[in-house]
Amino acid sequence: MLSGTDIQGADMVTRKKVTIYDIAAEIGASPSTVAAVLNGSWEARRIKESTAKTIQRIAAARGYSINMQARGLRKARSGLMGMIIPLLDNRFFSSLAQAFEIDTRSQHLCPVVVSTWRDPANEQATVRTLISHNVEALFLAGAMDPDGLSDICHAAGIKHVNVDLPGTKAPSVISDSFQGAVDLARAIVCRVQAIAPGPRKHTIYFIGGNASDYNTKQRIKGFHSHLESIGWPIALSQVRPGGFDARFAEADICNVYSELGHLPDGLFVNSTIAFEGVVRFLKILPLEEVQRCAIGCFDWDPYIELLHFPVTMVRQNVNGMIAEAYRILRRQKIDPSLIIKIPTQLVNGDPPMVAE
Amino acid sequence: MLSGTDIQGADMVTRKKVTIYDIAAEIGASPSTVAAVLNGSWEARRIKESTAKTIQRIAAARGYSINMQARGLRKARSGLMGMIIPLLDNRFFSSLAQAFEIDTRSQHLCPVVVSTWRDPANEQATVRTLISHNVEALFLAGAMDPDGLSDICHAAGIKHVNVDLPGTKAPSVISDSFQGAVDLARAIVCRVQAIAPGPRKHTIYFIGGNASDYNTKQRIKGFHSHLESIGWPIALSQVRPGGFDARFAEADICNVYSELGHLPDGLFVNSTIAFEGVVRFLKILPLEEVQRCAIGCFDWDPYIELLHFPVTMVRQNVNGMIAEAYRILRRQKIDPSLIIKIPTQLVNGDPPMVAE
DNA sequence: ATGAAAGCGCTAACAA
DNA sequence: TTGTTAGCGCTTTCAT
Repeated sequence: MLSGTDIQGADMVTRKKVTIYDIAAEIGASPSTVAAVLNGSWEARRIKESTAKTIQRIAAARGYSINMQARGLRKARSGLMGMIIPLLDNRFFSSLAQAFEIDTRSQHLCPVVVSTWRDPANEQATVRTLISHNVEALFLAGAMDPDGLSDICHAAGIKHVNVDLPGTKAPSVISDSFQGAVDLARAIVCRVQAIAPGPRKHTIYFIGGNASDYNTKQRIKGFHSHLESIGWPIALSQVRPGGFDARFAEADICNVYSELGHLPDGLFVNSTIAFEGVVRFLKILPLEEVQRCAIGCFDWDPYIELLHFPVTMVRQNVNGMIAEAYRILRRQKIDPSLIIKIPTQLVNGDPPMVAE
Repeated sequence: MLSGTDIQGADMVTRKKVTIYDIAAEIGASPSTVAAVLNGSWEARRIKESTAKTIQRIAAARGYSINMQARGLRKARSGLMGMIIPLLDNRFFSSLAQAFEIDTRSQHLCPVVVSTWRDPANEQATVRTLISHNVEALFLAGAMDPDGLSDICHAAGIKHVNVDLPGTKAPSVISDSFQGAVDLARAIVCRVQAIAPGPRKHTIYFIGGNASDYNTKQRIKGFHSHLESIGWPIALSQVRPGGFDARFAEADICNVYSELGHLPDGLFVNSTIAFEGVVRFLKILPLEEVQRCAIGCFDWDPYIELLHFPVTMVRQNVNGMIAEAYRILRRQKIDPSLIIKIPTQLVNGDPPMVAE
């Protein structure tokens, strides 16, 4: 478990950390007195202020810092809060991690965020590791196999919440993908009509994401739902969740273009990563042509606002998700079937120019 | 230190974790035998294979997981590796964190990455927290006050490296900003000449970053160095490190534009965040005008490649930086004045179109 | 107002 | 081949 190529051992002069015993010996007090002073419980223990002051002074001078392993072992707590997440290096997940970090630190806990590469085996191994470190609770974000992880957590008596992707064995906090997709579809339709009022083919394509992914399914449902509600027909070929990969999305939009002979009236792109592929294709077209297509992206990236054509985006409320997850963890009774959906927000690609 | 709004306590049925004593009692063996089996040292301790097998079976059935706090306390190790970083939610830093995470986990250590918001007080508090948790070593990335942190680490005998921003009291691994800037300046000059060969005003502007920031200084030096070497004059007004904020950069490029009455021949933008502001301004200009300006950005973002004008970027080698930092930590003798510069890489904005 | 001592779960001598 | 024991640094009763 511990490092083989010994980093500690490399340094010959690693001085031992000072403990409450060192300080106790130095001033001729008992360890428990020192402990009480150094952990703030000295008022309650009615320790003389002068004693407290000297102890604090010595501790500061010696660079004392409490040993959380010892404290944690004794108190059966760790001060650590764990989170697993698919990737760190991703706009959405890194902002989720950032939100988790802020909330966690505001509770005087130390956040431990580990990425698991959308790999169920990695997820399980990581969860076990975090449990070994006695994390107080666990956030399972975007897990491929949330229920498998719940089993492990339950066996160890570890509280946990699913985030971003729901499970059935622990409460979940996710974005309201369905409603977000409805909103985005509506925005795209509006723009289609604004660009060319009157009768058109009304072909809006859904591109990107994985058909087996929960969120993608919800987004497709929302997409369908809105188009049906306004009576726009949707052929099967209009929905193409070709995967979470820029290249697939690029190939897909390219195919759509050659099938139609032109761009569709509108484009609903699922995720910034798919959007990257789409833009790579759009770049080779004349700008005027692209500007005549109503484009939306389910996800948000500041650079998308800076493209030379407007894109409506859906931004997820990461702070809201984390706050809600913490709220659930604090509840007395935990309902494993609870699924809380956090509303998303529509972000317009060109706010400075037009007011719709 | 530990959570006030008690998350553990909220759950009434938090079963106690099973320990080696539980397992020992169950099969009538001694705790040390169980311990040996469960931490893999049983072959060395010549424990009967059959005993080992039963213990492993029971442990798995009971969902045993080792208590790292107890082990760490005993072995004076934690299995935790710490990193502080300005932000998690940032293209560069999140990829740095990701690289750190991968290297750390490959050593069977658990990464703990905490962001400190470019705030020296926060940095110090965080470092103290991580030391309390007995991290094996510490990566100080982009710290505002690396030497202050080194003092704290030295007092506690904690090995550490500076990353991205150098210090004087511990070894540092940073990008070669000077050389990267020379390369980028050269690329911009090339493009200026390609766009309009022959005599021009040769005005290239440096925009973004903070004049007191180490990396910005190096990049300005590199910028100057290359332009001087080819005999292009630089006025003071051409270098405008107005801060790490998109709005400042936007204002700066706007000012440059009104002073000149047009865009400069070339633009050296320092950081993607400044670049965001620059693009926001460029968006309001006719595309042809922007395309006649040679633009470079010291930093990398995939979306920049997707803009409708070419941008040459400098990409930092985060994997190389982390690998080198680990190499330093493993050394026997640590030289606090060591500064290792990792080469950066030039990324061209429009590889599919032209080959220069 | 302070001290003594037990114990958290594990590892590492040392015994047997 | 396995058991016994001390102790890592802290908290927490219970004494004084």
